[in-house]
Amino acid sequence: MSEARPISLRERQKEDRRARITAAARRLFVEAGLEKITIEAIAEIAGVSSVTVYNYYGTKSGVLLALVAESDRELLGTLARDLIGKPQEVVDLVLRFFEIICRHALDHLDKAVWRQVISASVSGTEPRFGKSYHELDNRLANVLIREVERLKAIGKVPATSDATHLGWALFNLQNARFVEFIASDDVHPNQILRHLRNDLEALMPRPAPRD
Amino acid sequence: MSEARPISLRERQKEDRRARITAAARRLFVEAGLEKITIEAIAEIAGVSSVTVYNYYGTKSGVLLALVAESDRELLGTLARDLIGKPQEVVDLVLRFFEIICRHALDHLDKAVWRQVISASVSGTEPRFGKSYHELDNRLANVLIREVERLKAIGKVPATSDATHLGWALFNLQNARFVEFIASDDVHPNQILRHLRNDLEALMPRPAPRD
DNA sequence: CTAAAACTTTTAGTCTACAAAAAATTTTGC
DNA sequence: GCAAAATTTTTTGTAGACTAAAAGTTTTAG
Repeated sequence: MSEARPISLRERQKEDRRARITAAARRLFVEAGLEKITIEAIAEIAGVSSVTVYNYYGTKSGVLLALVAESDRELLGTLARDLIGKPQEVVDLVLRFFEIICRHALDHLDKAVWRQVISASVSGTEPRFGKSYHELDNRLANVLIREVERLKAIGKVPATSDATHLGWALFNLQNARFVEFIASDDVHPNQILRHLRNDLEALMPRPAPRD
Repeated sequence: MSEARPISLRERQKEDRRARITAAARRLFVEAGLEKITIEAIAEIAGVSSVTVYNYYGTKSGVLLALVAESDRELLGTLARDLIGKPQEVVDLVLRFFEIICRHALDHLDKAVWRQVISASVSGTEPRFGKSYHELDNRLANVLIREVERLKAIGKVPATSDATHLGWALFNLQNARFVEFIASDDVHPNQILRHLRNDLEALMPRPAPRD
């Protein structure tokens, strides 16, 4: 077969093991929730020793972080495809942004698992975790900020508002609602979407439209 | 001595132990951070057995929750004293609210400990924790909402904005910044206060004042 | 083909949260 | 005072995260 690549067998095996570990972890986490799952169990399903899992990911949270990072790349792609350039109003922009993120989150992991993600991102126990998660937040916020800039250019945002500041404020706002969404299994996406719409309309009362 | 109270000796002893446990926990948590401290250590300093700590508070997070609940009551009092009725502008209201909360937080616990609090409140591992913390949030948000209502009554809030929705949005906004404040030991209160001011001014550009 | 390098696995062990039950102590109602 | 009730402590034990080091295996360079 055509393998004249500079990728050694060793590297490929490592990739393979990594993939097997994250796949096993995703499956088990979603099936039973992070705390119910032991590293041993992940290792067994992945077909490696538990020590290998530790060598690769350091801690259980480390494995979780890898899952989040994976789903991340995809989310940015989805946003580029389904959001960028489309909305023509600020409220609409934030609502769509939020909707895409919620849908994406549930597609990839469980609410119970996301709770652990958010929890770990702020706990400070795993400094690497917090840092990585924060970087994701930055990338997401930047998507929103650039869209706000676009809307400002076409006059949909008051000239007196700084686009970056507004972008961050809107990001934080929707993020608060995202956490609320994740926090309870009983909250329905539409319900929370309404909350967010209420937030936005209370903060930015739309000027009376003229026919 | 004048003790014709219905309070039995037993109850008082229990109160005493409780107080000793929370005091020991506060001291140790602030000294070394939640994860470094074992229940044994708390029990030893409090002069009880570790099993008693479990009987009283269930888990280590349970002890933490008790600390938060304590500081809570005080915070509501402080808000009533130093905030309610004072600010005459929305931006000012939120900024003061935020400042009081930040100061109060640092007066009582460490950033590292607050990280654990926030982390536990969302992790879902200790359902009681999440619920209690959420109730505090509600009480705090209500303070803000009532102040927004007051400002609306004197025309400082557009009549088209719903006071409850606006209050919640503002609360969520400042809470996001609070989490950011807590998340890193390097963030200075004034720095984060500036961020929050930027948020507010971008969202609610003040109408040109007339002389 | 072989020796060295690079990994992984095995093994053995530490630490801490948390549980359950037996034992000891203390308070209280009388 | 004393028996009963309540509660704490002691004891014993489990489980799982995480670590260090020895042993074994596989890849790779020459």
